[in-house]
Amino acid sequence: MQPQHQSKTRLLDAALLVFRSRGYAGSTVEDVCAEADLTKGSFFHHFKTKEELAIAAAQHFSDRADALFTHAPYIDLPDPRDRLLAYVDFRIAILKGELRDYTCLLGTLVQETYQTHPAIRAACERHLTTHVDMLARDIAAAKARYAPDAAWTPESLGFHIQATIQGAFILAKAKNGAAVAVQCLAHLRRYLELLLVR
Amino acid sequence: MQPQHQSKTRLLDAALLVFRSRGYAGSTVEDVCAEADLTKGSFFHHFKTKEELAIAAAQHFSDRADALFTHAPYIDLPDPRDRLLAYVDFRIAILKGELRDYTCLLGTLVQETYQTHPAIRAACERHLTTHVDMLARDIAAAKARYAPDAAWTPESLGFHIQATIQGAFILAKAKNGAAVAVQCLAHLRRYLELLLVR
DNA sequence: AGAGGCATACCGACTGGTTGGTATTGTGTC
DNA sequence: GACACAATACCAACCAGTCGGTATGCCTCT
Repeated sequence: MQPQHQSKTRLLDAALLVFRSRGYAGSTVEDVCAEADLTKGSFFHHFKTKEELAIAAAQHFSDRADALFTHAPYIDLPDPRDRLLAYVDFRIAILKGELRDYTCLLGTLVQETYQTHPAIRAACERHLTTHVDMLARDIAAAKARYAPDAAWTPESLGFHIQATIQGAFILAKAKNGAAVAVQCLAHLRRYLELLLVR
Repeated sequence: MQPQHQSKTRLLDAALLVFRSRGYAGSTVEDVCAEADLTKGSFFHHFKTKEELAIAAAQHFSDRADALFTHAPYIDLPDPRDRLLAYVDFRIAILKGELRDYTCLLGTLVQETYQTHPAIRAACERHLTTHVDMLARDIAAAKARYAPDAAWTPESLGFHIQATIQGAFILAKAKNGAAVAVQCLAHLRRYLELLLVR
């Protein structure tokens, strides 16, 4: 990536927070500008439309997540099963602070725009699938070792993990706290342990 | 509940569809009126504000869901474990037609309004929790019979089930089809089978 | 070095369409 | 005629996007 201007990055970071707090339609361009300490003039210099911002923000979020998970401490574990369980532990561990700091932009965006903004939907689908593909590699390796004959596919389990995480965020929003999400991911971890028996 | 006017019910039914298609902020009052074949004059006769509509729609949705699940065929099954598995099967079976016909209004609403509309958030939390409580009764009975010493609580498993369903809806929206949701719920069913061993 | 020219970045007032909500006026029913 | 319901017209606020303008840096030609 060529070094993009600091202001553009500030706008994207602001968009992550604002969209995750108020949703897409509920956020105004000026909300994002205020969060980034810039003006609308500057905003429309960098982005043609609000929709373009959302698509760029999805990419930005995905890049950040990639960096986070590919540099997480557990990637060095030799056993793919251990890596998978550590991934869930890691996802539990980062459920700290405000909801807008740890919830998923992609889930938030796609939920409310899947029907009205096909381009945003497609971007979210792409990034979510990329993340699941990453998971599915470890899952496939773990399955080969611990449950080679099981009926389920690695990809389907990857999506299941992703679904549980997304749903945990919704419940956390409903209950205004991460506790319920922690419980859900604990169940998810238990499922993985039961599927991949040592 | 006293017999409410037909037009009010039409508006509520319309709100279910419109909010699930376009979200809360993305829907206009006139969208709902058009779907219900009424005008704004009539709308504001029945509801003071758009927010009040959303809260009433959450109640309406919850009532419908209650009716659906308390009259589902499987409630007669004697074994609570069977009832629980049949519940998941039933949830899989109703993933037909358009997304706006089977996704959950509560998850959609709370996702984008938890920060900006506390009253809507609270309504969604209440109805979601009620549904989980209903599940938790069967879970508790099944746990007592098949896994009395397990570490998890019935309530936490109820929320986990709910989370997986909500997340499956998000993925279905991202992929524009129910297939991925079916796979997710199949994993959920497998987890329940593994937890409650006959 | 310095003048001139040009592109990028940024600002903030403005516009035109939209939208939640109101006021007013029917209309059917008891 | 009182009341509930519904339709139309309307208003004020809001918001995405525009536009004219300024500041700053960079390149080129002398």
